[in-house]
Amino acid sequence: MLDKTYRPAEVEPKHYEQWENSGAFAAHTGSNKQPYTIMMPPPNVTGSLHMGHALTFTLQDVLIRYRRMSGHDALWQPGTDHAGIATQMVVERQLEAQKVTRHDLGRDKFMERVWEWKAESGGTITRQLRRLGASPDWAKERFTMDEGLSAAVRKVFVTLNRQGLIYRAKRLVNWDPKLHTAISDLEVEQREVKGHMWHFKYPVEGLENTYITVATTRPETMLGDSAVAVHPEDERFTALVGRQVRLPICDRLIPIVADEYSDPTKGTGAVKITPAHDFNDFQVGTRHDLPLLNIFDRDARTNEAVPQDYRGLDRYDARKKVVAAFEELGLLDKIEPHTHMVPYGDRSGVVIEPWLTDQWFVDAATLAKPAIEAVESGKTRFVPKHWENTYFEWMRNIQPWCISRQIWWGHQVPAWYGPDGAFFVEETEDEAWVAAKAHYGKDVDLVRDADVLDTWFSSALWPFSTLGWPEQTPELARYYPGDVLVTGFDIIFFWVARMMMMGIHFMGDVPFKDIYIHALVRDEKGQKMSKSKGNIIDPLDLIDKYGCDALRFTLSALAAQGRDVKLAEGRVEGYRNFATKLWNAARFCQMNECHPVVGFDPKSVKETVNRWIVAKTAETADKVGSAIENYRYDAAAGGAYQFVWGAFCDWYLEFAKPIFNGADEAAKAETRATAAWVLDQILHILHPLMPFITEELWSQTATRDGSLMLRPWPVLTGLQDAATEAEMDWVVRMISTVRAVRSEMNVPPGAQVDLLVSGLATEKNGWASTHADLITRLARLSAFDVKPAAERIAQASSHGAAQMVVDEATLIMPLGGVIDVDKERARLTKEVDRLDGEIAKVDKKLSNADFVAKARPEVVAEQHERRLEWAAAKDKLKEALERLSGA
RNA sequence: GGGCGGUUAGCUCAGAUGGUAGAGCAUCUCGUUUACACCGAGAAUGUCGGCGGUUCGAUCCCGUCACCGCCCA
Repeated sequence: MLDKTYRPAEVEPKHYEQWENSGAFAAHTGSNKQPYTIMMPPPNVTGSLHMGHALTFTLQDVLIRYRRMSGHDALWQPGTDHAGIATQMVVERQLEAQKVTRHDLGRDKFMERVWEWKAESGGTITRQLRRLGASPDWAKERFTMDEGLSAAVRKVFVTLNRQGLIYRAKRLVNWDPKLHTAISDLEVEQREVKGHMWHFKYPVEGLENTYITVATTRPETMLGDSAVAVHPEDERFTALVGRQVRLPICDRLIPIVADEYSDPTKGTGAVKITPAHDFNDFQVGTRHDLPLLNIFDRDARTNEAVPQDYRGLDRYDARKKVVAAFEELGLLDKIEPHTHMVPYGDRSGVVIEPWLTDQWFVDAATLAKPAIEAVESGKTRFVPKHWENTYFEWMRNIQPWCISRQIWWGHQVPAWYGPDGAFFVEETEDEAWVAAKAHYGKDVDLVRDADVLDTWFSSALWPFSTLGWPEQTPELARYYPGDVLVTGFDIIFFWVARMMMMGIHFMGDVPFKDIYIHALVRDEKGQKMSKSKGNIIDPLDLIDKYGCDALRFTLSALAAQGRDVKLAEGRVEGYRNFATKLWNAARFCQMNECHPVVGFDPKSVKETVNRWIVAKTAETADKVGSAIENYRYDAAAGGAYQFVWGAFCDWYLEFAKPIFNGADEAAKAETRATAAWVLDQILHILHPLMPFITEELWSQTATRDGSLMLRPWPVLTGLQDAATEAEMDWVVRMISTVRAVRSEMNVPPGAQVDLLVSGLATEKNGWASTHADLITRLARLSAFDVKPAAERIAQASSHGAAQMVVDEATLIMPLGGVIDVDKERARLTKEVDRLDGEIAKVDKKLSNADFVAKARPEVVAEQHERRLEWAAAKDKLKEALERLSGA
């Protein structure tokens, strides 16, 4: 016998271990089933499970479990990402506590420390994924710094370099002065900051008392100015173009140039140009062949390129000093408050400095072209579709991708430098030696490039590197391209776009057919969860409290397309209740000896209630399956919930009770078998959403041959039955109507009353006799008389009765002295009024000639039909009122 | 400034080639009839953001405005 409540904590680890140890998660390369592949977005190896992970991995697991059940060889490829900067920062922070820097340790020792740390806490997130019930093929787990994946990185780097798509260049990059590394555009966060606009007067050389005023938000960069630009058509400055200004403090002469970059409507119309410290100015500098004057070191402190007094200053100290000097020189025109966007490093949180350095770049524009076409042509499809706009927008304006990072944890750039700076890009040092020898004609000392690659460079290869590429493995042939990538919108640029580019370039095909983009999980007020707000909900806490299945079901039910997931704990509690409800339904079945019958054929059942639930089951299996296939998780969860609670528990099991208590042994046996069968189907249908409780019930309700997770998804065709549906709908309508009136007329729940049915259509007499027991019990009747004598009706009415209308029939419930006749009259009158309102609405439509002429005929017919029904019901209610007046 | 999404019951959300607006939670009333009080029965609740337009008919389509959220400048 099942316990009274389901206890997830005792059940979950048991089944997970059993699944994992039995190899149930494994894909089978030799299988003749159709493959279905999901590449798991690798979480940071440093990370721990948060609600975003819980959502994305639940959705993926629902898909993979469903596909596994519906006959696919399902591969969910797991793994983790080395997360270069983030991980390095964690370890450096640990070192800091010991007052050691990575430079004290040296590169090799430091790397050892990171690997140690990875070994010790790198498994956290994968352990937590198990608690979520995730079922990836753990045996295939990969790490972006595995030997194999590293080989893929080297191969890609070398290949793209030979193809001219990776190159080394001295460019302005986003320099993080705290982490001492370049970062990509995407790792820069633009924040709105309240700052100032300083207006500086630059004296024009050769003209007494003539100044040109420039406005800037960064006064300190004037130390690196190479020019002043004005708009070519700005007449205020036409006379000055071609002259020079004498840069204050520095005492250098710089030209006044005409360039359209200068916006005459902004500031003073003249803008200072610092090509080495601003991306726009760099462009201007290139156009006018201006010198690049780098004034900062790697800490963003002023270097030896600035006047003696200004050297070695932090950029903000330099700013103060420059402003003070201008003021003293009388060249400070004014200072205005000014709100503008300032770039911050997303990891370090410090202001990013555009800085001129040698870096490696990917020619992203070239790689983006086919990746754009793949989405345009529908080879890869975004779900929901509108996300393709975001993708297109970014891909069509893509900039060269700076891939080198001045850190140690990551894939070291496979480039070696000779003594004269010539470099050799090769997959191995040996090959570099060979190349160098060919170049120099002799052996020379080579030094490997110290930089490592952006983490996203290796994750861009994930869809094929994890399958063994560059080796041509059977896995690669079988599981590439993947079927769907499931991820959040925040990662479209970082990862999705880059996988598309690399996948197409190296595999000749897109990495996945669908890209399902889900929303962010927010708190119940719709706010982003963050540590600082203190509104973080830990998924593991919810699992502890309500069970994993409740959390998974909640996340699925809330994952409506195009909506953020606003998570309130009450929802989880509600779905925990749903799990308990299912548990108790199974318990009821068990108590009533509903055991699965071998060879049970749902098509063969005779009892109407059984035919009905069988049809509903088939409908639900179909609905839930196609909802999952269409990424409609909310519809899948909702459909299952409604069926299990609203149909199976609320009605079917109640219908079964009179049969179990009755004398018809054949009906009893059939109903037991049917109930057991339906419960089994429910377990299948719910399994992708609630793997643990379903597996537990599967194992406890019968002796089973293998686990539920490997069972086939129910394909139930030919079970639909409209006649049965109509019949049971009528039964439900009868019972609900009586219950409602009982409640409204305050008939005590314990009181059993008679029910006289007048005017029942003859074809429903059969229904009435079939379901008499059932209606009697569920409506709590003492008698259910469908052919009452006229005198009986008259007598009942005159002594006081509640009356109601179901379809063509009038239901009379004699209540004798119990009834408040005025109240009943008021109730009936209100009903009549309501029907009058409905009839009036229909009449208005039908009397509109345009409606009758232009609306579709079936719509018009429907209105006529509706009117007839309402009018008939109204007539019956009026008769009831008259009978009541006789009382 | 450009783009995307949202605005439906107190809350969280569904919804239909345009044709009687739904669910869960919360609320209220009643209830221990041998699965379940993490339960059962019943009830109440909406100018479907505003304004225009198209249409016989708009919550749904179009335009516009407002507000909220996000992305990009």
